[in-house]
Amino acid sequence: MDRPRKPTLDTVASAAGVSRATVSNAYNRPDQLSAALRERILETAASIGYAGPDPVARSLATRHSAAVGFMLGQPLSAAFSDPAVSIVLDGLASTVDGHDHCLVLMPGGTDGGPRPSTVARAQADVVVAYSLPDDAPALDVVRARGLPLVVIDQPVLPDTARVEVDDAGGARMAAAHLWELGHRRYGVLAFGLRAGFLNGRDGAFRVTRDRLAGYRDVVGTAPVWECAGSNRALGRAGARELLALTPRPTALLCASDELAFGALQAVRDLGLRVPHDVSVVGFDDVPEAEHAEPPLTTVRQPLTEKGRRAGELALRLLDGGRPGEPTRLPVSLVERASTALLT
Amino acid sequence: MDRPRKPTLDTVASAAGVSRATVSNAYNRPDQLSAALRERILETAASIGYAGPDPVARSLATRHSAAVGFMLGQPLSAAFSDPAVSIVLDGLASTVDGHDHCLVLMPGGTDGGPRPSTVARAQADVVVAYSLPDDAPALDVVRARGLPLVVIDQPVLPDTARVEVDDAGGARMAAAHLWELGHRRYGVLAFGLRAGFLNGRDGAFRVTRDRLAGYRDVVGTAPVWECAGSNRALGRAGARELLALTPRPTALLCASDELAFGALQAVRDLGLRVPHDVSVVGFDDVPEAEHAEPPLTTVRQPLTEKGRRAGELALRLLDGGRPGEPTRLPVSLVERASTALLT
DNA sequence: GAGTCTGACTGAAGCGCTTCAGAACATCTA
DNA sequence: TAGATGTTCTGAAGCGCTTCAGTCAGACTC
Repeated sequence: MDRPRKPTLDTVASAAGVSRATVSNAYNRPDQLSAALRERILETAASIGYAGPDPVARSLATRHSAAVGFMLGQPLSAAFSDPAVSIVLDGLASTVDGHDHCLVLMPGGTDGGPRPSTVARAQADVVVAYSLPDDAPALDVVRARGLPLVVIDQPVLPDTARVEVDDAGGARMAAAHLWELGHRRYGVLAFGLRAGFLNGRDGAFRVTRDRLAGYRDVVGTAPVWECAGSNRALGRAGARELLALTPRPTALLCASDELAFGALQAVRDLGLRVPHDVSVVGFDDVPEAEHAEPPLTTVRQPLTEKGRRAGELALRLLDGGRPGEPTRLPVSLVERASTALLT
Repeated sequence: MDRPRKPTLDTVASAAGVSRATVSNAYNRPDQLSAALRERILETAASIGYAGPDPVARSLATRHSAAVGFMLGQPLSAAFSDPAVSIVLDGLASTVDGHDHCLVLMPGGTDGGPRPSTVARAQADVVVAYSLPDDAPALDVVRARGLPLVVIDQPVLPDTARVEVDDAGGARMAAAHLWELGHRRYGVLAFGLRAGFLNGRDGAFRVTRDRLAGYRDVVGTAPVWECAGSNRALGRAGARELLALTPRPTALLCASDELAFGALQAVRDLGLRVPHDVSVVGFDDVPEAEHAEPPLTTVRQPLTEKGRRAGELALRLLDGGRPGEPTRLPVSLVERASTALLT
């Protein structure tokens, strides 16, 4: 079934008896030709089944593609299953939405970010990176390609727009809250690339490092379990490790709500109660936090706003704007029922 | 700051003293040149900051772009907030993931599907469409462009791969379950493009039509409220309308779990109890259904599998495969605590 | 009526890459 | 040693489009 070649600008041009440039103008610069001719060209195009200028060829000629790339430090599926990610993406999508731009998601390995080969082939003219490990090769490829870059929750990179929240400050709030409630024995649940106790070792994610630092500022040293990602199952397993320590922590500081949800489950698994036996604090304040059992005390960060700002920055860079100062969004502590006075 | 022009294949070729074709081969067909030369070329490229063949130019020359497009009948943000959508997308992403393909999301207006202009510019060489209205202009554009198409939950289209579930059958199960419990007065909550009672009018979505037909097969005619989308808030508002009818329905058939969650809330709003006063059945069996208050009786459909199959079909079409027979996935009724015998 | 504008359209040079049909040369084969 | 066979590399023709510098005819000015 080798169908006849698809029509191109040339086909239309000769069918309509005009030059190729004129057909191009009919689509892109209506003011460059008479309305009547334009009309005729469009009709001719329709009649021979021409669907308009090919986007790839157009991109090559104009050197931009009206697409915003998105890279994630976790497998792409996290974009849809982890609320903290999907809410950010939601904000990003709604910004990009109004401008005929597509959102190009680059699948990523589990080892921190999309494969370089994927990034090298992705057709986008600005890239938003969310929570990649600091040394993600994907970032190098983006910069090598000379694409403008917006990073969310990541360390400073020259010539790059940035959106972030006060992770350390938020973490301090969480820890201070527990401290005031009388807790002195803590367990910390962080997320990174591999599972295990974090003994002095540093996390791969800037976010994690900052939050840990914030916790430490208040509670001093405490055992830290690093999960190989941020979801309930991993949080549950990690919390078990922490709760198995002697003496058992009376409070769990979790670097994300997803981890905290897992921790709530782990506490229940042991036949203990939250907050009576163990207090749990999360980070993010995803919508579920309010409806958790019990409702989760957590650090709120404006997730939608984060995505939205990133989108705005991306659009600005697309128009040749400069990165400008980093955008820093506020955090706040939301006290709910998962924390209580140490009895 | 007009930086020096970015290096191209040509730049590398002359810097390395070889032909452009050879540089291209160094990247794409290592077997076409000696290892030593290839090595030298790659080094030269690195030294002058060449990041590899430009994806757009490559796509133009090869006429494919290794990208899978995705169109949604709702605003893009629904992809991240509606679990029934995100789970499907998750399945799709994980399939596409292994192949260096990107996922191109096309933002869509609220009026059913991406704008034609967006679709016309999107760079993808196969498109997956999920739950678009039957007459979505976006579909026409895809076909006009001659792109292979995979549809999920949509009516038959010639030359198109299709994934679907037995919506009517599932709806019949849901209705039969309530019927057996003794219910005779029903309210139906459907989703479509606008809000209001559906008097004879047909829904815009095939899925909705089939589910409604399934309900009717069992319960005969019943008042149907169409919500302008599928989320809790709309479900809550719609359920209020249905519960305001006299005589009040004793059972609510909801065309999605999200609507059902809203319905649960609406029942509570009236000071009534589920299932004591009103039974509620959903459709989808998203993970939250199990943890709803009370746990939701619903029709389970394999959402992840749906996305995965769509992904496989897309990849097959990409390789020039034929659409083949539609893939039909099974549904089943999951009985939980939101339905009870009529007292 | 010569000169100047203006609007409508076109020719041709790219955009950066792939790929195919060779060319050039070295290596086997009989 | 002539011919066959490989291997390695190149020239040139596209891929489908945009865009800039013109061309050309007609309208306007003085």
